[in-house]
Amino acid sequence: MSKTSQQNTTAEANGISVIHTQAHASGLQQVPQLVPVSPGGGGKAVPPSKQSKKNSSVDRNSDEYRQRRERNNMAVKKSRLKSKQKAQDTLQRVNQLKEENERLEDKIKLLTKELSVLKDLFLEHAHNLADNVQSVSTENTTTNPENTG
Amino acid sequence: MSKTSQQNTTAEANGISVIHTQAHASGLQQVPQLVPVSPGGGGKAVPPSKQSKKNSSVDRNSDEYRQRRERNNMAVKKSRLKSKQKAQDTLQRVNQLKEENERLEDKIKLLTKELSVLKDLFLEHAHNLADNVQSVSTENTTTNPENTG
DNA sequence: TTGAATTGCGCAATCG
DNA sequence: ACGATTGCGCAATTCA
Repeated sequence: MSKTSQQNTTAEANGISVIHTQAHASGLQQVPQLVPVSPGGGGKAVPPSKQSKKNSSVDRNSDEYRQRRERNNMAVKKSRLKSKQKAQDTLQRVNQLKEENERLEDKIKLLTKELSVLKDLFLEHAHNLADNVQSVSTENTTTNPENTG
Repeated sequence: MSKTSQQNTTAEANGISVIHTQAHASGLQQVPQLVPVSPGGGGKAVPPSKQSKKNSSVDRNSDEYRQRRERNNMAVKKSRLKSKQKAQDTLQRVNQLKEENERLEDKIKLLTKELSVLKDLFLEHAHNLADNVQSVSTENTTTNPENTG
């Protein structure tokens, strides 16, 4: 149950902010400065807004950039929280279903037993019934007033 | 797991938020030199543990570093794959349990109906039985409303 | 102590 | 343009 840290990335309320500047030098292609935002050469992927040459990529110093990033970070957090919650719910659902199934199986067991008893009784009395019915149909006296062995 | 992992370090006490300003590969060139891990501008900002005999920097050029990173990246991938798999299995389990649940309910319905039928039969024949028994017992008993004779 | 496994997090691409 | 997802890498921490 990880207890997430209560990082408040609000750029205002807090006073100091330790900036962890890490250069990500991943195994990607080497780009001197600018980064093509729209790969695949979509040709017209850039809206007719701005296409500053020095801004054909993402300006990390831009205020807007930082804002965008922060928003996204929040969205990511939210999404992951949601995802986690869902997973947890699913696990809970499993337990719930397991319990219910157990309950149902018990009920089945009970019903089966009941049925068995009733059937036995039925068979048992079937003899008597047969006898009785036969006697009655022949207008004869019965032969076993009481016999429940 | 589920250990209240908390990175409450010195900074947090004052409400400082640590912002990882990563310069992703997609934007920067490879860092040619040492990059301080936590250059809060001062150098001694947030020591996660304690003790930093070495410089508070990590040599990203080091072969060992890269190897370490790569290994960890693989481990992360593996772990996440596993996690995903597990989640998927859990979902599958839910469906499986739901199916079984339905099956059990059907069975219960069936058994209940069977039981009902049997009980009805029993009641029905109970009258005959009662009649027969009654007739027979009249030879010995005297509990008759209007058959005193 | 070491290495793998987890976990939290940020970035960027992509989706809706 | 914008939030939601998702793949991926980094670093800290936990496990074994």
